[in-house]
Parts: sequence; structure tokens; C-alpha cells
Amino acid sequence: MSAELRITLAGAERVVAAGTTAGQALEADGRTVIAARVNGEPRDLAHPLAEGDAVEPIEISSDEGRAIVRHSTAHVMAQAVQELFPEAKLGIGPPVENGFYYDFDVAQAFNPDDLKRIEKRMREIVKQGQLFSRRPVSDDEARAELAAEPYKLELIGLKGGAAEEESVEVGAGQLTIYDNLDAKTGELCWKDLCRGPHVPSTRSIPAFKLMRSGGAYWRGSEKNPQLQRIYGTAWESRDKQDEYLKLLEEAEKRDHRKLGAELDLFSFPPELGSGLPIFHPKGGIIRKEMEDYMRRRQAEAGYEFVNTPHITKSSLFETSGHLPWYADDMFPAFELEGVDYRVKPMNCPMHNLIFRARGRSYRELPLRLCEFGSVYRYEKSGVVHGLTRVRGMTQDDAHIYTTREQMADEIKSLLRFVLSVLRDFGLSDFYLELSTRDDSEKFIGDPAEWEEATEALRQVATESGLTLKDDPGGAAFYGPKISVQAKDAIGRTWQLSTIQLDLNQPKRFGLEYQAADGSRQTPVMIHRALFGSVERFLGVLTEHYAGAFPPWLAPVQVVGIPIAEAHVPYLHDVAKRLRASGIRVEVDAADDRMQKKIRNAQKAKVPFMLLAGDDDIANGAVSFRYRSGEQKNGVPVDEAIAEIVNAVERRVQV
RNA sequence: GCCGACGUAGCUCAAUCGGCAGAGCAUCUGUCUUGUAAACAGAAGGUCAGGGGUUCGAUUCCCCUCGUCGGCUCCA
Repeated sequence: MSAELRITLAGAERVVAAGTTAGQALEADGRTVIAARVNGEPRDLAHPLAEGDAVEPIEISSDEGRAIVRHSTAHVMAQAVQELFPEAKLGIGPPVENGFYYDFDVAQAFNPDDLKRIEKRMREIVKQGQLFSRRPVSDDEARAELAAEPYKLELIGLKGGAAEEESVEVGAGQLTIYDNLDAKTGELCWKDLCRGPHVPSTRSIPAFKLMRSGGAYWRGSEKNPQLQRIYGTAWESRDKQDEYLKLLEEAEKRDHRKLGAELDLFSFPPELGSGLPIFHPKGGIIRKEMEDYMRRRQAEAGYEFVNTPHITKSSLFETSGHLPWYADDMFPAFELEGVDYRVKPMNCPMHNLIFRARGRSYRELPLRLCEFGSVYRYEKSGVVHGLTRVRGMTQDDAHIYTTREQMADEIKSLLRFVLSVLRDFGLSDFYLELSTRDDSEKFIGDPAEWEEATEALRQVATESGLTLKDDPGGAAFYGPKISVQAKDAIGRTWQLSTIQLDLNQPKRFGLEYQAADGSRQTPVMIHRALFGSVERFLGVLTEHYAGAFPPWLAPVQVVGIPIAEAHVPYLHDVAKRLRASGIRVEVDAADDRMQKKIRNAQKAKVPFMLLAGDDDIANGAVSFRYRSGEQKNGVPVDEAIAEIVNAVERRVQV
């Protein structure tokens, strides 16, 4: 055995003594470099190197490094929990985006006080600098050591078999246990089944915080027992963590449920029932602007406008396949004159009837039917959430019927159309998700046709140049879909538009057109919702703009604020001229002082305040105050009107 | 649907270890007439989410329902 090893260190050849660990080779301090990548595999710093190994550092501030810190923090949390709650059984504890969690089986759910105690104990453990020490074990040894951990035993049982999906507990190869050792005495403090890697010492965890707890089903299935999950966050520095916590605060300020009430846009009266919003006049204006704009764009893009009722005989949904496949998401039937009726959860079956209302020619295709259709879905009580998850909503729904030959081109132009409209609403950062079927029972139709439809979508998505993520099993029951995910102003992503291909419903409805050669053909059907739902889109826009809508969408575009009561008539005059230009303007003639009126308008996030006092009137001018607090005094009224109209017409943010 | 927390005036929040329910803002009425984020005064506003139970007495303790919030599962 040679006393030396040749390795590749960060790309350069090096010779090191036999027995050198990855950490020694990297001269890692366990602070900035917390793990290593050996031959492409993430490893502990204590990993001993072999001849020919290629070693690279994993820095704590990289995505991979953070995940390791978070995973290690999850271990520290589990240790603290088991010290404080000895009866707690371990579930799983992986790193996730921005943090980590660990699931526990405990008799009693954790309360906020428990979290404080756990966090306090964690800080002590971190301070002690316990060492993470890896130890390979055989399956039988693992079973013996973890005899008191039923969930871990289950994971060991899954290993190699069904556990194709790699978890953080059991990898593909040999099982390993990580021991947490006292830094001074080497005494065993805690251990967990885990494939690692981990930071070398609990001291390598610079910043963490427990966030919240909640129930979570074991292995993600509602058929399994429910465990208690604790979420935490961990970062490479206190500063980074504070930055993240600040982002959460910012998100809270933007919460559309809160802004919706503050800005008097909409509400959810308990009298109506959960998930059923009502839109107040100011919210109504935003909706109207959204809808008007969509109508205009659709008219330009060759859509035809249709209307369909909210309820229908149940049999229609037998034909469409909704009742066999989607009934759990529908409101229950009600009987009328001996016939069952249903409230519609989707508009497509009705649009199919419009297609079928008379004979169709290939010359009419693509036929684009669109409607702001009210649909109602039975969302389970625990999932209803503001405007983003409601039980009654309006879809800007379109169904496009094409020939198979036209399909690809139509999808392509459709995607372009969708992105162009979203951009006009101020969203610019997108990626696509391709939702496909899997082997489960919830999908109807011929897998070969699914394959064809999926490929058509994939090709268009790929050609768009946008990032494409796969979402296996996420399709609708009748066909695959592309969904457009948009990032908002603070980097959160929202699912908005969907484009779904449907080879099933046309058949189920017996839809036909006559082709050029006289034969009868079945059209392809494309479902498209651009906003997703008007409600959700309005909610997303509210959060994106933090309630400060661009002038074209702002419920009140201009507020006139007189310096003194005597200036009110002058502002009414200016307002009249603004109204004549289609601007939504109010004059605040209330008994408040000017400063108070400014404060009110500011809180209402009105884009333009127009002030007028003696000086302005003398010059036929007004003075602007913008949302930023910036002001522009003595602007001639004509110019002021032009500036406002221009901002509205160009749909810019101010 | 499941686990947990919560529900007091239009809003934000106090208080009552079981004994007359309180503030600020908003609203209304007056006074004041003001140059870029809150003038002053007064009035009005509550079946303490709803229902049931325990108790001499329940906003307070217990149960149920509804709703909200945070998770899980599911989704536009």
C-alpha cells in the first residue's frame, strides 16, 4: 500500500499522504467549506480519499451547501425533540427550499411554547459543537439499532425495493447512521439513520430558526397516520437569515387578503360560505379593466364570444367524463322535475355543445370559443385560501377546436398570445411546466394519444426558449397541459395560464367537422385559461403590485386635493376634464385638512394626487404628488391631463 | 377532508383567574379653513362568531356548528 495518493483537487493534480480526508485536502475550516464533492458525489469532510479521487469543495453559501446545513439542522432539531419528548418517534427530516423540516409521531401536537423550548435546546447543542460522525451499517444492524423507531424501520424495508426515489434517509447503496458525538468526550449524544453528508460539527450551523408546526401525513398519503411536522430555516449567516425573514415580512405585507380588505376591493362574507368572494366597487373596477382588456385582445386574436349557463343536467357531465372522473370536486346534484342537475365545474362541455350545434367545416377551424365562465368547485374546507383557492370563480376560458395538422401551430401562437397578455399586466419572468399523466387511474383515454398530445406540447414549450419543468402525474384527467408559471415582484412563482390538449372530449361528444376531402374528422380540442381564474389573477396582481396597481388598473387613478375649501370648484373643473378623457378621478372635498387627505390617498395607493391652491389656480395649473412622495408643482392643467392619460394608455407603472 | 391555533365595535387590538365590556382609527355632528402622510371637541357604535351544556350568574369553563389562520393532502 502506497503512502501517497494522487488526487485531483479543484481541477489540479495533487499528491497527498495516504489517509488524507477530503476536508484535509481542501484545507476546509468547516465554516466556509462544509462538505466535499468527491468524484461528483457529495461527501463529509471526514471522508477518506482514495487514489485518483477528484475533490471539490462545497461551500456553505452554495445551494448544495445550504441544503447540507439545513439537513444537519434538521438532525439537531430531532435530537432536541427527542431529548425533550423522549416518546417522540422519528419520521423523515429533509432540507427543503429555504429551510428544512422533521416529522415526529407524538401523542400531542407541538405548541408555540414547545417550539421555543426545542429551539433553546437546539442552540445549546449547536454551541456544544457536537460532531457528525458517519458509520456504515448493515440492514440488520440498522434494524437492531433503530428497533424503537418504527418509521425508520419502514424506510429500511423500502430500501432497494419501492424506494427508487432517493430519500435523505436511505440511499441506493449501503445504509449509514450518523452519530452525534460530544466534541470533548466522544460520547454518543444521538443518532439517526441518514445517508448524509453533514456539516462536520453542529458549530458549523451559523443561523437557524424554527418557523411553525403542523400536521403532515406519513409518506405524504392521507391514508397513513398523521405526524407532527416542525419547519425551520437555516442559513450560512445571520445576515442571510435576516434577509430571508425580511422577505417573509414583505410577503405578509403584500398578502392580497389583507390588502383586499384595506383597499376595499373584495371580501368573503361568512353569510355566503367559505371560498365565495364578493367584489366591492373598487375591486369591480379592476376586474372590469382586466376583462375589458382580455376581450379586446381576444377579439383581435380571432376569438368568438359565447355564453353558457351555470347549471346543467348531470347527464352532460356523464358525457364529458366529469362525473366518473371529477365528481369529488363538484358540488352535489340537486333534483328538479325528476332530473338531476349540477353546477358546472368547467365550461368545456357546454362549449362542445356549441361546436356540435351545427355541422362544422374544416374552413371554420381553428374555431376559438371564449367566455368569462362562472364555475363552482367543491374545494375541501382546509384548502380554501383567499382569492387563490376559491369555490366560486370566473375563468377566462377558451376552447379552441383545430385539425390535427393545425394543432402544433395553434399551440405555438397560443403560447405567444398568452405571454404577450401576461406581459401587459406587468409580469415578465416566466417558466413553463409540462404536466403529464402517470400510470394512475385518474386519467382517461388512450395512452398513445396522450403521448402524441404530450409531445406536441413539449415541442412548443421547448421552442419557446423558456425553462421547462416536468410535472409527471399533474395533468387534468382528459389531457396533458402546459402551465405558465410567473414570478412576481418579490420572486414568488404563481401558476397562471394553462394550455391543455384534449383528445378525449371531442370523441365523447362525437364532435366532427367535414374535411376538404369530404370525410368526417374529429377535431382536437385545446383548453386555455389565461388568467387561470379572474379571481386568482387579481389576487396575484394585488400581491405583485403590493396593492399599488399601475394607473390603468388602479380603481381610483387621480384624487384632487384642495389646499383649502375655496379650491374645490377649480379641482371639480379639472376632474370634469379628466373624466372626459376616461380617467377615474375623485375630488376630496371632505372636511379634513389637506395633509390628512394626502395621507388617505397615499394609503389608498392612488397613483396621482393633484393638488391645487391659490398659486396653481393663478397659473391654470395643478401640482402632482406621486405615490413615491415626489412632487411636481405648477403643471399646466393640459399637460397634467396628458401625462395621466398617457400613463394609463401605455399601461405603465408609475 | 385531516392535525393544530384562533374568533371581543366597520378595522387594529385591550380587559374580565366566572360578577356593569375598553382604546385608537374609521363613521356621524359641530368648531377650525389650512401648500405635500393624521386639526380639535362631542356623539353613536357590541346578543363578546352561532347553538347547546355546567353554574345563583358564562364573553370567560365544557361540547357541537360555522368561519379564519398555519400545515398535510388536493388544485385554477
